[in-house]
Amino acid sequence: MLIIIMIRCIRRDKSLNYQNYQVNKNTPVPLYYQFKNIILKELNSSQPDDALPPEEVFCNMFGISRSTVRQAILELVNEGYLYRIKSKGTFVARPKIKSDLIDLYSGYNIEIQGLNMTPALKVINMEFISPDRNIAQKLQIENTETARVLSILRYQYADTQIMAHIQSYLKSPLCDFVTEEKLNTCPLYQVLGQNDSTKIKRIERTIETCYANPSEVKLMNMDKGGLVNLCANIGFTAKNEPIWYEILKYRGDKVKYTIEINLD
Amino acid sequence: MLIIIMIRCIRRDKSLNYQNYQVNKNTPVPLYYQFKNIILKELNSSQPDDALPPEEVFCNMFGISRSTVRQAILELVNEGYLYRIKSKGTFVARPKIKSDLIDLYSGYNIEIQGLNMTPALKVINMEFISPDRNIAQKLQIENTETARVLSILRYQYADTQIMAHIQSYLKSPLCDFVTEEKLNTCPLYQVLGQNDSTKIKRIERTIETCYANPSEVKLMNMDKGGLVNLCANIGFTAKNEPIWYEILKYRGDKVKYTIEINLD
DNA sequence: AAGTGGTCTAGACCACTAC
DNA sequence: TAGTGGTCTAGACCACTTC
Repeated sequence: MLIIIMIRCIRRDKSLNYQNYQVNKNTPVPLYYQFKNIILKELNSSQPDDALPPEEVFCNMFGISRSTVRQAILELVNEGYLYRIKSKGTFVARPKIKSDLIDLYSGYNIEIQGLNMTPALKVINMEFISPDRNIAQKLQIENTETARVLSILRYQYADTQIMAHIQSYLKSPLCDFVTEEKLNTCPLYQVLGQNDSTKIKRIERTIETCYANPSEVKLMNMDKGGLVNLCANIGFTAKNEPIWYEILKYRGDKVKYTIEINLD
Repeated sequence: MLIIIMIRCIRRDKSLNYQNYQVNKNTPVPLYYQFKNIILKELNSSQPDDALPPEEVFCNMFGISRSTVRQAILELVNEGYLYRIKSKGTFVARPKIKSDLIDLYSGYNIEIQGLNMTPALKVINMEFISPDRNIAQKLQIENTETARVLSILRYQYADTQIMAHIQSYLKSPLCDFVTEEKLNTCPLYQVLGQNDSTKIKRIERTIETCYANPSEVKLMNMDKGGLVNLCANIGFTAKNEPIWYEILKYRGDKVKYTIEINLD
């Protein structure tokens, strides 16, 4: 008596789902980019380790070439959405853990304890200054005498309490377009991202722990001898040119933060 | 009287340098990879913002196709060695600042103050345990009752002084091949990198500052009420599966560390 | 008008995996 | 043996920059 049950037939063929989409060859939007977004949408209804259709199937399905398919898929692999095993296939990666308050670019990606507090960032002072030796070294400025940097002091609040003290230095005249008005509407990294030549591509960050000094204790309304986490960021452009140096001091007792590190 | 000096002729044509190299089409080493290494070598004798020869010149020079040239160059752009401007060309980026003691993978990438001390990492204890709720959550373990994790306690020394206290948890049985012997010869990330399925692709890191508790004060021989930096790492594979959870406590008074963050 | 990088096609051969 | 991703070729058209 034949009782083999065709379990494989019950499994949904994932490749069918993609037939609800198509690419438009008459827009300026690149084909690989359209196709990439199609995969991203479909990932929402996928499970980790689900197999994607092989490259050739995608080629036929959308009428695009294998290179175009590969460009989209390889970018998604780089971004952690998919993984590939040679001779086996392309598979869905587990979703990333996302922390709510992470903001890798901004330099003030702190997680404020207690969910009911409203974070706010306020510009306290902005002025052009001559860089001291430390700033000049960090920003790789050679002509210290004539060079100027834009100095920005900001406070990070949670409700009315000051949680952090942020001192930034931006290379001038490259970053002169940064104004207080712009900083009040969007984060510094976004303002810098408005120009290709000032877009931040990489950050080097140093972290140290120290005791707060008396003025910081007073400013942040902390207990005497309170902890301060000192975080120094240097932001680099695509040219690997440092244009942004930032020193962040935040209350060690109330603040922690999360970083995502991608390895190659 | 004609006194225009042809300054442009004095500039060395960089493309000539590349003619000292060639690729070998009869090795199993991919052409794009050979070509990439040729560029990397040539970068040593280049200045930031120097222009590279255009893609087509490379094609003719090495007898390889444009896609192969592009694959090499685009990887170098991703790695921060080059930058490209559309319609203008490919240029040398400024060299990255490299800190000596950075070790992104290892989780104990600390910079020990005072250069004359010898760092050492020692395994104190290794055993299989049942994960508690926190560990299970971090490693996305569902079946808490039957699951096991490999618990590893290590101390980081500078000379004879303990600088950090490192507690790691590895998913079992995937990571059972990690032995004390292997940990004594190379860093944990390298041991995990020996298998494709346990290779770490991404790390999520949380940093907090706190006071040392009495046993830590004693262990690390610190002043009472000493600062401890608490650093929690979760390591993910290409599948985005968390397999490595590590809690690092290090002396806030003696240790700082540096992180490199790449943005997309 | 010439040069450059961005996108895209239609093929090809290979090594490795699974059956 | 068939299927898969990895590598590679030889073209093509485009938008944008520079002259």
